[in-house]
Parts: sequence; structure tokens; C-alpha cells
Amino acid sequence: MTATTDQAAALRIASGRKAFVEPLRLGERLKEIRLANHWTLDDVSQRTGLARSTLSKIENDQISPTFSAVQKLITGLNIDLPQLLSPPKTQQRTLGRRDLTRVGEGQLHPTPTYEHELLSWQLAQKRMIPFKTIVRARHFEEFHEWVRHDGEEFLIVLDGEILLYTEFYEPLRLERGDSIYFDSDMGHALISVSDEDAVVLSVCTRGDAV
Amino acid sequence: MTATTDQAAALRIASGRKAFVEPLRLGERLKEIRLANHWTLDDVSQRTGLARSTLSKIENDQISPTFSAVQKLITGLNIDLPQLLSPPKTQQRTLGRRDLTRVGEGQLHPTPTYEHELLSWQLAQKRMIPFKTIVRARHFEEFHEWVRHDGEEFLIVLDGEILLYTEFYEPLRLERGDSIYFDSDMGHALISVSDEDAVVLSVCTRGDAV
DNA sequence: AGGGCGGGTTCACTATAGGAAAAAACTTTC
DNA sequence: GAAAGTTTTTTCCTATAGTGAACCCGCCCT
Repeated sequence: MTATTDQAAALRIASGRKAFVEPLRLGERLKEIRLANHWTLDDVSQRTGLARSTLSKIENDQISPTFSAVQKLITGLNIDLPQLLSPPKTQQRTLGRRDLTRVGEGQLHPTPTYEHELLSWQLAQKRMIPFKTIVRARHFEEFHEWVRHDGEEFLIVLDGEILLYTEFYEPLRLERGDSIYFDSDMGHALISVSDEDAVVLSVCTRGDAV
Repeated sequence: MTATTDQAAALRIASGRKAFVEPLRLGERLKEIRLANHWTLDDVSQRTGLARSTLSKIENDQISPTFSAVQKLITGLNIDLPQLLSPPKTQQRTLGRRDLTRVGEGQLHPTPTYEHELLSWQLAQKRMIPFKTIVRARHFEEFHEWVRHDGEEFLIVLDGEILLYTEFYEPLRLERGDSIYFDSDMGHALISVSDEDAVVLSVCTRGDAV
């Protein structure tokens, strides 16, 4: 175990954040790729411009490569990041997982405009991301750029009343119980228009990239 | 710039490979994200555990962060790599579809045990299927076999109180606001236990080959 | 055995990333 | 418009990533 890992762990503990980031065995993965192509460390060194010794250390998790080193790897080996990061993706039939979140016990992610409560956050590797949001924003101007992310989003108003701004449509007023489904790479933003801050439930699809 | 870079460049020329290494203004992108969220360097420092000074240098392209630093960024800021790497890349596949369903205007599918109201039913080709369900069943025996379907399901109780039976776990009592995420090929069934019939909102992934 | 040889790890050193605090640039306040 | 406060950049130092060379294998040789 490297000092880097300990340090990261300590930091997470110190800041109270949950460690729901997967191990991410980058070195291991690199070695897999290298061996799969019947390359020696020297070959990879030639292709990437990184020293043999450096590559060895990366493979054995003795150092955390700088980002520029990672770039040299992906360009030199002609692979892309997801390929380097994600394990061989043994799509084994994960059967019977479940993740319960009692009311109010989601993971909070406050921002100036929204107050997100991530639900089912303990389960990694899921295809949907559900979260409850208190919409603090009151004016469209509070957003400095469109919110936008790959995939699709479903949204239903649990409480209050909102105005949904989208890139290609007129703003839409949604009341309690109204719901909408949209492509979330279209810019979007919500503001509350009821007396109290509105609460919405959203479910996003998770992009397949890392 | 550095000897390393020159060396790599020389190697690429020597081997006839295209440079093709995109600029990848990681620092610039980070700053965009930070400002878009109204975060100061200090805020980001708190969230990620990286020093203010380090963040400043990354934003100004004065250093190339180690991969562990990048990891801290993505976990701390709750973003993913593509988001951090790809510039606002004029998305080409922005479709911008949307489908509004006003409260009570979903498509009804009554069964003896459940009364489903399909939401966003006008939009075909979507990755999630959202629906509201009034749980009429009162006893587990009313189900003659497990409900089961490919993919994953997210469920949140909107009203009343239910008991969730699943194939591999003890029955689980869920009250208003509680939510759960599970693999839906595991058999499952709901019954109402509150005075009035409970109402739940579900979102299923749509099975599709990848 | 001993001697090359291809492939990987370790070592000693240099370059650079990361951290703490001071300095500089900007804002706000009175 | 100076003082006080806030945010970012610079500076200086330490920790660590990256390098070339030495070293350590197991594997042919003849």
C-alpha cells in the first residue's frame, strides 16, 4: 500500500466523505493491456516516451503517474481513458443487489442553486442515479451555464412549483405531481416559483463512460 | 518545454505517428466548473483535500496534476472524467426530446394487484420507464408468482406505507419518502399496509443489448 | 558450469508536483 | 480613498514522480 493511498484515505476520513470511489487499479489494468498485446516494458517505453523504470513503477502501484504521463500512455498505446480505467467489464449477472435509503438519509450535495440528496448512493455500478432536490434558485440568472450531462433524465415535482428552463423550448411551469422526461444533454435549469422551495425527484441515466 | 516532451515528440516523428494529442485544457475546464458553481479555490480545496495553491497552479497550467490528484478532483467535485476533460464540445447528438405528463394524465394500466399509471408514455426509445403505482394488494398471497423483469428498478414511496417482498431478503417496510434501488430480475412484490392504498413511484431501466 | 541475453526491478539522482504561508490583486466598507 | 476583508497568485520548501544505469532474474546456449 503506497503512501498516496493512505493519504487519500485519511483525507476522506478527515472530511467525512464516503469512499465510494472504486479502487481503480490503474497499474494492474495497464499491465493487462501490455501483456494482451505482447509488449515488453521496452516496447511501451518506445511508444510512450516514458522510461522503462517509470512504467514498472506505475504497473506496481509504486507511484501515481502525473496526468501528462497518463496522456502519453493513451496516445502512445492508442487507447482511451475509459479503456485504461475500467476493468475488463466482466458483465456478470449481478443478481439481487439492493440499496435502501430511508427518508432524509441520502447523501447531501449542496450547491448555491440546488440542494441535492443522493438516494441509493451506496450502490455502485448502477444504471440510474436517483436523487431528491430542493430547488433553491429563484431566478434563471443564478445559473451561469446550462446544466447538461449525457443521457436522459426523468423528473417529477414532489412539492411546490417550479419553472423548467430548457435550451430548445419555452420555460415550462410544473406543479406538484407533474413529471417530465428529457434528453439531459439539452441544457436545463430549474427555479422555484412557489412560496416555499420546491422539491423534485430526478432520475438520470448513467453514461457508459467511466 | 521539458526534455521529456521533446523526446516524446521526437519519438513520434521518428516512428511516423501522428501527434494528435489534443490540447486538453484541463486547467481551463476546471476553472469553468469551479466558477459555474460559485466555488472559491478554498471551497474546492475543502471538497477535494488539495491545497489552494495546487489548485491555482493546475488551473493556470503550471503543473500537471498526478493521477491521484485528478481522482480527488472528480470524487470531491462529484464530476466524472469526461466532464473534466471534454470541453463544452458542441455536442452533436443533442436531440432535445422531451415528454411532459401532467399530474393524473398518465396512461393507466390496471391489474388486480397494482394500478399503474405510465408517465412519459408518449416518448418512445427511452432508457428509463417511469410510472406511478397505486398498490391495491393487501396480502402477499394475492401474487401468484414473483414479479420480475430484466434490468434495475428504483422505487420511492409517495404516500402510505408498503411492505416490499423480495426473493432474497426479508420483507422490508417502507414509509413515505423511503426509497430503494434493486436488481429487478430478483423477484419482487408490493403490498399496502397503510389505511389507504399506498402510492409509489418507480423507474425501471429498459432492457437493451449493449 | 559459466557466459550471453531478453525482460523486469531497484537504486541514486534530478525534475517536478504538492503544501504552508507570504505577497499581490481584488472587493467591500465606512 | 484608505482600511479591512476576501480571493488568487507567488514563493519557498518538502515529498514524490520520472530517469538512466546498475542489478537481478530465468532461459537459452555450446
